[in-house]
Amino acid sequence: MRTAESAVETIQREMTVFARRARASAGRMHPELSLVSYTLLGHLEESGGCRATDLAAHYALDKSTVSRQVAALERAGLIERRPDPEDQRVQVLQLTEAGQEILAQVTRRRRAAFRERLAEWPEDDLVRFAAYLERYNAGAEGIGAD
Amino acid sequence: MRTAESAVETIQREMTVFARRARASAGRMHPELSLVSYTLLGHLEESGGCRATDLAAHYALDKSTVSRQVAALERAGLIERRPDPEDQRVQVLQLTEAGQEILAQVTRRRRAAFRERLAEWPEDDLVRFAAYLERYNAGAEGIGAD
DNA sequence: GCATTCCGGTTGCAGAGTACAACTCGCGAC
DNA sequence: GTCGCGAGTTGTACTCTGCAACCGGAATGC
Repeated sequence: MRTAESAVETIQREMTVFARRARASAGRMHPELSLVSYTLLGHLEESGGCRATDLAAHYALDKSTVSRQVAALERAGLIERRPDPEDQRVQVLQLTEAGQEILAQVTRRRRAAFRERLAEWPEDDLVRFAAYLERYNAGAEGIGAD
Repeated sequence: MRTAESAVETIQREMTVFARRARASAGRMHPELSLVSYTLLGHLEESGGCRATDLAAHYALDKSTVSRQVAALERAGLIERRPDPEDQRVQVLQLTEAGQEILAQVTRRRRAAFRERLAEWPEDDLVRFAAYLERYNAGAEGIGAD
């Protein structure tokens, strides 16, 4: 299985390169929203509001980290915390209008960048690549990426 | 081009998921070698020795960052710098014995994790997936990952 | 041959992201 | 009520990172 071996090597290496680059360049492309903030906002939108603890669990982050991120996002007016009537310890986090707007805007820009980068690719390859990535990430659920 | 459109969407989303996860779990899997160090060592092995500037270019890092990482790796005895006889400004970086060993060891562990994750994949798919990733990252050379 | 500019690398500085530990406050079980 | 647990905050420390200023060698101009 020589070929499969080296393909696994390559996948591993290239995924890592990508991850490193993503981190390095995230701040440059959307100065107003780091990769972390972006994904947190994204999760809030997707979930329609959740607790800080949920975010921490979902992204395998320490709760203190989330706490600070959330504080920053609130300071920036992108999210708001509202007390949970059922449990006074809990803060339900939700996107503000501004948060939704910024998120949509960054999403648009990211999408444009991706599309441009993939412009030359034949459709068949795009479809297959997308399928591979989905499959890969589905297998990685909760394991961590490297 | 409906299909290509949505494939691009998927690629974007899945790559982001991956990047986020990589970040979250980076430090946890190989305590003795950070993700950064690991990738730098990997590149040194693969290239058979190169300059700090090459590393910076390949990973879209600032040269100062690489400089510090390299210093740390040298302090740890994992790499050595030797002057380039052709150009006295240049330091050719190379793995030491110890560096090769550590790298091999970490690679084994990572590979086991990856292989497990990719175990069900037919060889053809592995090879194609690897090729797509390489192609994607090649196109991103210096642009940034998102 | 000298000056200017370019390039590889280092260092000082600042900022983001992160974890861990210690803490507060509210909830629930006993 | 008391005790333990869970949500969240804060203090501290560390790593990774970029930018800017710098040094010294190389290349190019004249």
